[in-house]
Amino acid sequence: MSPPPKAEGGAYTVRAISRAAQVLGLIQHSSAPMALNQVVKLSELSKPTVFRMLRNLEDVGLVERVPGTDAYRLGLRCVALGQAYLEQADYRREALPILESLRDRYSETVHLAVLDTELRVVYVEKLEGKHAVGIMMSRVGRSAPSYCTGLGKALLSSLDDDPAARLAARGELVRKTDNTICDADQLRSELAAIRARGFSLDLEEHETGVRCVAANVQDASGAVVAAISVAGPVQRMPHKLLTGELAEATVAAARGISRRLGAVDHKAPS
Amino acid sequence: MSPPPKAEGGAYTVRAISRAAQVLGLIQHSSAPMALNQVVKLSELSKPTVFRMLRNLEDVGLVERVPGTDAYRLGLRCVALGQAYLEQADYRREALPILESLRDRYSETVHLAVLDTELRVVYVEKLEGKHAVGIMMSRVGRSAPSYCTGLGKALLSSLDDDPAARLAARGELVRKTDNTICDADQLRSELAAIRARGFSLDLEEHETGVRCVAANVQDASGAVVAAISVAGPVQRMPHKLLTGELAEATVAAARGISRRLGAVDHKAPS
DNA sequence: GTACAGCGTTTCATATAGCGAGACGGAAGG
DNA sequence: CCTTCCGTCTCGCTATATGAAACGCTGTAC
Repeated sequence: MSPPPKAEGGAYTVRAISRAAQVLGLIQHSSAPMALNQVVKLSELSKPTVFRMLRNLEDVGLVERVPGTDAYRLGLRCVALGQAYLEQADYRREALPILESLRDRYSETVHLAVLDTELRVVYVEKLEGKHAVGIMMSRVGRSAPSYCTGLGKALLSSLDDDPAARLAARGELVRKTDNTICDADQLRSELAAIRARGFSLDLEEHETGVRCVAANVQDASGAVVAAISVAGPVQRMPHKLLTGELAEATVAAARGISRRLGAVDHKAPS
Repeated sequence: MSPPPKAEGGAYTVRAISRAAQVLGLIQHSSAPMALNQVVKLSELSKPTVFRMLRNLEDVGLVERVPGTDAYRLGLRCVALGQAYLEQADYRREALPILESLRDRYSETVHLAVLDTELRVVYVEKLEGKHAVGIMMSRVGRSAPSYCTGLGKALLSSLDDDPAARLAARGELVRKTDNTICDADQLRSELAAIRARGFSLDLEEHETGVRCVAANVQDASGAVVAAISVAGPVQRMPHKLLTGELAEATVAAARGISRRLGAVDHKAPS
């Protein structure tokens, strides 16, 4: 009879899991460890509930209490899970050698990324330009907006539904630089252009001074599973190079990875 | 009347969370994506339960279905969580510059690691030496046994309860190389020696051909929160260097990190 | 072509597991 | 000293997650 409990999100619901995930998110996005009460307030759950939940999450290693205090932060298990994901990702495994040779050829930073459910770009691999800094999750795992990055626009261009509209509706087309595309129609035609030419450009649309080329990677079923990019400072990235040799190399690399994943080379759309 | 539901693990229990974590673990440790039924069998839960759980985990991004199939694997959110942990870890942030200079000085591989609840070493940072040697299989997020690694023994030596006994009781003192310490008593005295001299050695006890020195990092409260190590191939790691200059440099670096974390320099034990 | 086996999905009645109001004790602060 | 704020614990209720069983689908065997 009382307030119809808001039918939350997905079709199948195991309340405890949704709630736990919500709390995990709170802790994940907090810059400092959180006390019980903070979590309680932000989550709008009852104190005993959160208490039990955090203790359980602690038991399974997803959170830990910073010793001495009652503050909670993410647990070690998160790192293990992240690493496990990266090791299991077939597209990443197949991409690595090709990305390396791409990086070595141009000495610029190379990225591998996918799209998450929120239409954000998540970096899955990053090979730094100059020095072989290592294959750690240095910036890997971070996300960036899709509409203003080369990787993001490439990935968006592979979607069937109208992602420009969705982003616009959510008010996410925020200006980042002078060149950012902040208009849904403009973005839509940009995506069409990308589909037509087979690669995507970022002309200082996200960060001033940074340009990049990106291209999509497909799996055996022809679905786009990831994108790769080569990025560098604008001085070393003249239009001619970017849209010429570099674009070709990037597209070729992407195609090479796709082939490794079992994609047939045909360019045939569905 | 039926089986007295085994009072699982921790004191506080939110069954759904424990179960979800268990299932996550299954998927995490599986080399290939798992079908529903596989998870059902391995988890000994009922089919509908696992079904709903996986769908929920999918909703929150911890798990994803590989497109086209009904197979589940870890989700992108795992990477984000792992990265968030690494960014939040103060000890890692403070350690990085010092680790870098250590790596640059000796051109050997440098590690930062912590102990998990199972008494295993989890690598949190790894800076490759000059020649990215393929021999060492360490990786950020990966874990290794503690009793036969430099980092592990250093961390174990900081524990109050008798970790040697616990490991022995669990039958984990497995021989890895000719030099592995597989005996509880021997391990116990090794740990005592480490405590006495302030650093730990790994003389090809984990991987043949690899030696290392490690030292502990303390926080403001004096508790050991992590350990660092310098590792390299046996040819470049003669005893004299290892126990001399390199040990000193490692201890100094560890102490430097501790100081950054607010530790007072006193060597005073509690 | 029909029967079968295995899978993911759905239903539904049930008991139980998770819930939250509130009480408790200890610590910090005025 | 009294007050406040926090983490922890109790307990009775009911909404919740649960699993047996049924369903429909797909691929395989016969």
